[in-house]
Amino acid sequence: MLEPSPLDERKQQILKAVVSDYTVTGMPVGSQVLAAKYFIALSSATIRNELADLVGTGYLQQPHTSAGRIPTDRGYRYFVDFLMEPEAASATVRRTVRQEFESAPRSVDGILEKAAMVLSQVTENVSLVTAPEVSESRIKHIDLVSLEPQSVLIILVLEGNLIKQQVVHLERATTQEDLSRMAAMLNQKVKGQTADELSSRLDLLGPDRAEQRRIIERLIESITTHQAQRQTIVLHDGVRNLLRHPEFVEVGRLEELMELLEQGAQLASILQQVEFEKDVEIVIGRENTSSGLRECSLVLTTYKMADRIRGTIGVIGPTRMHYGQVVARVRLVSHATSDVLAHLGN
Amino acid sequence: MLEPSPLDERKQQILKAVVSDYTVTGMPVGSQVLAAKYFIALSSATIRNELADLVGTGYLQQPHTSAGRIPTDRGYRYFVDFLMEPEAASATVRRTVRQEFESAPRSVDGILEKAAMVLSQVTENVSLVTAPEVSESRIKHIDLVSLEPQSVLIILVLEGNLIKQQVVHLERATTQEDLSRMAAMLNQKVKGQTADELSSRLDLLGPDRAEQRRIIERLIESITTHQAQRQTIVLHDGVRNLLRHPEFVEVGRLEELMELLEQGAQLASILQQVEFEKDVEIVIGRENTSSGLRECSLVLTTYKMADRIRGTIGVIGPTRMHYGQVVARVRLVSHATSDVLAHLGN
DNA sequence: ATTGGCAGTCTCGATCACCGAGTGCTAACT
DNA sequence: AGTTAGCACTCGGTGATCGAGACTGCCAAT
Repeated sequence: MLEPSPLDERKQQILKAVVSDYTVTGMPVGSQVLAAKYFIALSSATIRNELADLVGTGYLQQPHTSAGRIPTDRGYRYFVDFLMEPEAASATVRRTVRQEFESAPRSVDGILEKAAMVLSQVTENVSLVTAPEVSESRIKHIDLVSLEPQSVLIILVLEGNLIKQQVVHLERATTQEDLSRMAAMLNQKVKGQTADELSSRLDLLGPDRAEQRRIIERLIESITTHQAQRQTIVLHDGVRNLLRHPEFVEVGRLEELMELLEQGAQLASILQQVEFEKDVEIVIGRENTSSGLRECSLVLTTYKMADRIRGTIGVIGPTRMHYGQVVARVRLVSHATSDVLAHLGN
Repeated sequence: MLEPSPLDERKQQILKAVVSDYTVTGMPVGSQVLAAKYFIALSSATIRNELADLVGTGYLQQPHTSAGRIPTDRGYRYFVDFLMEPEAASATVRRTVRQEFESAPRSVDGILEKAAMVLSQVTENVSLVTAPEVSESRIKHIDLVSLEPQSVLIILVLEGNLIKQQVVHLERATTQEDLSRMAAMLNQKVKGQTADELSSRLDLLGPDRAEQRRIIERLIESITTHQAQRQTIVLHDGVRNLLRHPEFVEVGRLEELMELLEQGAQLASILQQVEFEKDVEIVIGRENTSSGLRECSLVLTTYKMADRIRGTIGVIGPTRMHYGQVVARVRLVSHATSDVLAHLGN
């Protein structure tokens, strides 16, 4: 493979034509179809020469000697970086998305589930949605419920009606009355702070009753560590769509992918690396670190819940996907999700 | 197909041998292997005669003329009803289950997720777990959080640390202080009741302040209707296991199944029909009402959370499964789940 | 630089023959 | 009557062969 020499105009057009045609038909593209459908002014022989060059520079490949050309990962990369034309989501799709979100439950979880559902539907791929990063989310309300004498259920209501719960065991028995008092106090002190800020504000609590203070320290410590080590949950939907793609007729490919989807941890770390500033991020084929994604592409972006609180949303599909359309629809659903979340109450 | 004439002892043994061998090898079973492996005293010709009878009565079928026999749905049914021998879960499996549950989070959702995970793992099939029916669950704690002036978040803590949340919109603005007072009152009055009982106890609230009472009515109404229409959530895990079974090499079969799993509603109605009294319920192939399950079997049972509160747990796999083993393991995980839930605090 | 022509390569599908597994049937045997 | 050996027959699976078709790469002409 030679160095990534810059492509002249005609090579770019040919690469673009190959990618476009291949994503639609799924068949390797030959010089004759290219000449007939896209380059009537040129002969197939000329195109053959150009194709040979594109193979030499690593943008295209041939499945076998007497077949047409298909894009390599590098070809797709060049396509999405330089050749892909912006596409707007169709009115039909926009209507679908709007209608689906209208029927969504008024809770963060419900909305995210709906987002995963509708995104997989309109892109015909597997959708991925991470819950928003809560460590930076402001606390609206704390509630303490006594389960057993030494066992307390902590309920945190965060921005956007996000509810986090956890059980903590205390060294000594505490009544519901005590807990309610502590909750009331905590609510006054910590309201509007992020979980991260909690620990640093501990001293603001005042040194009144040492015992109570120790319990509160214990609770806050539990909250912060819990938030920190909490693994990101990745919702997904639409595996059924993937089964319709011809690249998955052999189930071997699917097996690795399903493992990735069902265990989630590895996916979570990938999705967390999506940068908030970027618009839409595309990872193609072997650019993925996971071997299960060797022949898949990711199209990812972020949605916004409150000012600094974001999550990742996107799709995973075969490298041979209609990138322009998928990008447009991922963006559409991301914006719609942000909108709905914004109106959820703060 | 003739009527289901009762099978004599030898026919039963042959049917049993066919099912056993077929579930292991996946290959149609011929008269010669049967004679060699299971019936050394008999000649293959004799077995051929018996096999022909079993085909005639509908317990076996031949994929084609010169192939061995495989069980029909009826054959499997007879097997699980009369021939299947009780199998105990191996020590290894029991240890796996125990260890997995030890690392489970101390919340109902977490435990159920873990149950789904471990069940799919030990049965190598897709696991199904429904959340427990909450309509009969007792309320331990009610919390009201003001989101916006006219918007209230209701948090219900039910038996077993089960947390239900919902947003209600009120006709007039209400402060957090008012809500806290109402919550305190509600907690005194409704503690220990089921959501169903709530509406009938409304009159116990006393006629003190009409306005406040109206709000409370509104809240309770919202709680009860919400609980009633809430669709059962069905967790599943282990689709990756299914891909390893040879019956799913052609993805067409899988597609219908995935649709069923991902939409959930139809599955929920199936799972809700599992009777609590029964031990383990098995539904084989076309006995299923869903066309997507034509070639699958369900092995289902219930787990217990509190006295009357139960959920369904089980697996879905190809009709050709090792029923004895799967039944044992479903039962094992069900009991383990019940145990862990019982120790969760009440 | 482009093009027409042409020989060469490779896949895919159809056809065919063959092997082997397994059956059903009949006649003999206990 | 039930059981068995023997045998002819059926049928799916495998592998080989062959031709058609699709493209290519290369070369010589434009």
